[in-house]
Amino acid sequence: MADFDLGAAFIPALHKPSELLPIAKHRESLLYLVEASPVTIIVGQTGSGKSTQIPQFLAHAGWCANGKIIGITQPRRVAATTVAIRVAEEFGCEIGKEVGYSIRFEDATSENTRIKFLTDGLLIREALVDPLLSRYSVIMVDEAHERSISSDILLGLLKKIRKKRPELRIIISSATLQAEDFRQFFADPNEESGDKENNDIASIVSLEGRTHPIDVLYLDSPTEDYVEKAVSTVFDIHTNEPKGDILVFLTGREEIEQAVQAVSERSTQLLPGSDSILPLPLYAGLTTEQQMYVFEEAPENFRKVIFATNIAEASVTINGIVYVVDSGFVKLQAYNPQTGIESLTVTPVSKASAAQRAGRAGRTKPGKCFRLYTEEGYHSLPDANIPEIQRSNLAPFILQLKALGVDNVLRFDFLSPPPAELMTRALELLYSLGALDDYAKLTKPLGMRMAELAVEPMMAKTLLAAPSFGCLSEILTIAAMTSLGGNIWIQHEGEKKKAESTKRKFAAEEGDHLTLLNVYQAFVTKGRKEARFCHENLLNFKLMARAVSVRAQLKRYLERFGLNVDESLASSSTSPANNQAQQIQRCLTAGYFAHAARMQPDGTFRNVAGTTTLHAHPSSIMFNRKADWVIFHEVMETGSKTFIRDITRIEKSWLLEYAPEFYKTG
DNA sequence: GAGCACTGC
Repeated sequence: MADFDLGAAFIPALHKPSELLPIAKHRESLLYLVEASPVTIIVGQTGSGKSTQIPQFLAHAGWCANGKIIGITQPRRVAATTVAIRVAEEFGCEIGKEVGYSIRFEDATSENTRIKFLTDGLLIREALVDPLLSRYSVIMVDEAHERSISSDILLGLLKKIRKKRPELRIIISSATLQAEDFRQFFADPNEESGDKENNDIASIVSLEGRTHPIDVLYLDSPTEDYVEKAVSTVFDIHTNEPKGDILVFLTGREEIEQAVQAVSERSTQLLPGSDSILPLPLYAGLTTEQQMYVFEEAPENFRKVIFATNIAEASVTINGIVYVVDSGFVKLQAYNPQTGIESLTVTPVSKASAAQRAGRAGRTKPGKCFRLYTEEGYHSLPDANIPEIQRSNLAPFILQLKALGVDNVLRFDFLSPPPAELMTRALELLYSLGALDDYAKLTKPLGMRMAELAVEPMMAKTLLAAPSFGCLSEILTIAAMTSLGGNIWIQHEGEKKKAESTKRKFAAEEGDHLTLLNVYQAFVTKGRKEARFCHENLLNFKLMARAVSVRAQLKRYLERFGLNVDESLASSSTSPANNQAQQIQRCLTAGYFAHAARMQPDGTFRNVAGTTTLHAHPSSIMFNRKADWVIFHEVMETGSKTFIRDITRIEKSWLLEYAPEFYKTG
């Protein structure tokens, strides 16, 4: 590398990844291993073909005899569908025939389906109906190294199921060298007394990938400002390195917009006649249309530079990347069991993440990865991230385990046991909602139904309480809208005023929940569920369409429980009468009493215990309005402030009315 | 005055 004008320069890594080979030659040995050992752990890089080839090997080797199915779980919906479509092509069938997939809202399987791709969360759901997963002869848990809560819980369940179904074959696929942890988990010598047979339960096999070599370079001294360093590194690559697009990993929207702007401004200083730079942002908050630009080829004489969050680490693959710039940081979610507050903080990446990021450079030809930290810094990184199950609110998962018949969740065999406080907090919340009884047993029908509903426990409770408040149809809509996990409003540069006035059209005096109800009602009536309505009202069409699906699914559940959903009121009016609004507010209190707060004279909120200062999130209707007592959907700490989102006014007396146990004094 | 990424028959 030539001159570096900002102090720190890059030096080559001491170790280089080795050259890699394809999977086909391992076919026989793989089949032998699966036949011989109940659990097979496959270590293979991206491009090794494990997800697409292994299911086909197994199908051709007779693992689908007697109507049995090979199931392959993926942590993400897109992966489940795209891999299934690829395998169907190679297998020579239409998707949904012998090869199919199943994800929430979309079932592309049939009686003939023998190879089935599905999300790991969905397979856990299947266990509610078929506890031994008896339709499957083989279950392959793909991307297990990502350690999502669902795949961790699934592995615990599979370990249990295996004891009752010794013929079941389990394959765990992992891209990094965490294989030994998985092997030990299944071998567990304490489990079955004495016999040394346990060592033969799980075998490890390593596959070579078909990725190209990647040169890894480190800074010779640490940088104070990785955003600035990322920008200068981009220009350095641009002026010194051959053609090829650049992928830069930063932590969030703010940094990304800052970097994109800095590149645009500085690229005017490039020598006349030389190639220019096309900077593009990529993060989950962008609409699908805005995200599509990163997949398009750059115009002639332009080098494409993508500034991305972690979305580009595993979820999104962009072709043509030759250079990766890794800031070394990521925003990670954590959960404080003492306060029940989630936080989102910038954290150093793990070695596993750093390897995954670097690997994004070598997909089409040999590449280079510029790490914005020293080689010493790299060695001080943790091997892997803390598993999600050890830093999340566990209430929804405890509920699921209970429904699956795991009564003693404290003794459930977790791959990584969550801290005791997380378990206690979850159990306490479920008890206060009435999902668990005094003996921590799932209540019937309330707790069982809450477990079956695909929304978080507090909203599940709200839904099941709604018939007694006469507002089930409205709460259904509110449940769907609040569980979307994203902002329904689209942000446009310099259109703040327009955005505010558009939002005001739907605003409800009572707060955000009724505002969301108004938005949905307008979308399905006046807007006829069309994209045009969303465009005119600065709404995210993808999310609104999703709300329609979620609502329909929740409605089907409730009808199965024998609860009648009367839609007559909902469709006749976009602004419910006062009395109806109050019923909705009361009903929300019955589910969200644990999320209550009171506004202080200075406009901030305090929780009931008086221990935490909360701020209305700027996206809330209550951001600059006066209120007294409120309940909120969500609380999250970012930077130095703790924000509450989706806020609705309530009366203090309702808290005592609907949660006397929780709020009893002395 | 602002949130990483996923997900549930």
